Amino acid sequence: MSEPRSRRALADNPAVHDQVYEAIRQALITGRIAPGVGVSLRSLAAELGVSPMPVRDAVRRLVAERALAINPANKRLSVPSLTAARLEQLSQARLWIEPELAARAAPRADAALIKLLQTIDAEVDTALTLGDVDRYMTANHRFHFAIYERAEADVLLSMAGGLWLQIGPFMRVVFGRVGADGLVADRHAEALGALKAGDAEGARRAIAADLSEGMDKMRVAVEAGG
Amino acid sequence: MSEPRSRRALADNPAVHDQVYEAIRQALITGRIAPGVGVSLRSLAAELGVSPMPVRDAVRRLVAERALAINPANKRLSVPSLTAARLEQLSQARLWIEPELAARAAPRADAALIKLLQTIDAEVDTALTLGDVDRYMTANHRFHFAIYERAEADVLLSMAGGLWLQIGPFMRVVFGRVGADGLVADRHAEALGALKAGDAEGARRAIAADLSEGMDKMRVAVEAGG
DNA sequence: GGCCAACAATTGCGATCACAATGCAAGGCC
DNA sequence: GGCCTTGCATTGTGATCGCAATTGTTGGCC
Repeated sequence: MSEPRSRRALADNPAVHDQVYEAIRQALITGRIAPGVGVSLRSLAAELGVSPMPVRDAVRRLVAERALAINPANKRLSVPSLTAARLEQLSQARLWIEPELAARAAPRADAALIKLLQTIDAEVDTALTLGDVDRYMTANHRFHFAIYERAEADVLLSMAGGLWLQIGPFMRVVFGRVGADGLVADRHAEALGALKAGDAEGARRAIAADLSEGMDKMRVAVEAGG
Repeated sequence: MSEPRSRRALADNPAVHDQVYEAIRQALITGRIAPGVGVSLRSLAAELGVSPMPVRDAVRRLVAERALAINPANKRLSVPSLTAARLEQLSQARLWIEPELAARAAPRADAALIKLLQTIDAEVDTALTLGDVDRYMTANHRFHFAIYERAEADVLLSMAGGLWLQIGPFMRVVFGRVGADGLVADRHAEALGALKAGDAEGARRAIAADLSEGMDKMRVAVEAGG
């Protein structure tokens, strides 16, 4: 990392702190970083092969998005612990924002989006049959946000992104307790049909049902001993 | 700022980047920073008398909260511009989250909170009669969040905080166009009554009405030429 | 006189260093 | 042997420096 790092155009070459952000973000979404454990700037920096500085920047963003928590006394940072109260609030927020995004996306859904979603959904199913947790979570995330991005509502979209970031660690708990089979029943097909028909309310209902079922499973998993 | 910083406990002495964050946050909430104008780290640092470093940290947080925007090409930062689409999304998000927080706070409202709210509301009225815009906005913010904090829902609370940060510049536009008289009709008394009675649904309705009237005014102001 | 190229100033990003505070563990004292 | 204290390693924070890229300006050329 003392490498001089040949300079490159800005657009196609994201800054280091953005790469670090994405790395930690992916680790959180897929639940690779367990809740409660403490992480340090320097350890993260060493692990990613960069200086502590861009890690500081990335961590600031993640703390602002509540994807990481910082102990006010120690100033030491960790992944927020999974409490029932947190999950309940995150569920409620998701259940409002994400169906709304799906409803807004419905009238804008074109053939290209449908085709993309079908591809992603096939990937989701593949990951499920293989029991590949990381792959499932990544594909599921892509499926939902491919829809949401079509809503052309950047404020709500970023809120949804923040919520997924916070819910990621919970999802890993679900898989840890009920196994990959526990999430087989999704409403992706239903959502796809509604989008294809341009049915906003149908898309809203489908996503709401999909979320609701997933969050219910998380709830019982957390109550079982989160 | 080469001052050595006399040793002090951490809790009662916030870090510099937190102070910077609060300073910029206040400037945004009260609308002292106009939308569209560009700011630089070094200029902010010089203005606040600190090094660019804590300003970077504060700006990262604000960008993550979408209170500041960063041009992907220049990487130069500015206050997000006021568009009708943005306002509409912010309105919808606020209209869901804030009444919910008020409803959750209602059963927890005690005499001390009521008294505090009465004091703040008097301050709001004073600011209104004086036509002191900054003072009104600060007091109004304190009124709402004194309620919301009682909901004991930290996830939703932080979401509400982020929304106020984004809506701040819009509020200044309202005052600029309709004058301080335009916001005289608030529903604070109604909300206070509902909280005193522990009436969750009443508090929800009062806050929803308060928000909705304010957002309507902003909408016409923005459409008039934001 | 107007346009373009080269120069200078500014800006964001990343690295490194310094420092105070905390956490941790080994060692001494009762 | 158990508890406290002392010492060292680690951590977050802030400052300063260097670099590359962009911006604003000035000078020269046609």
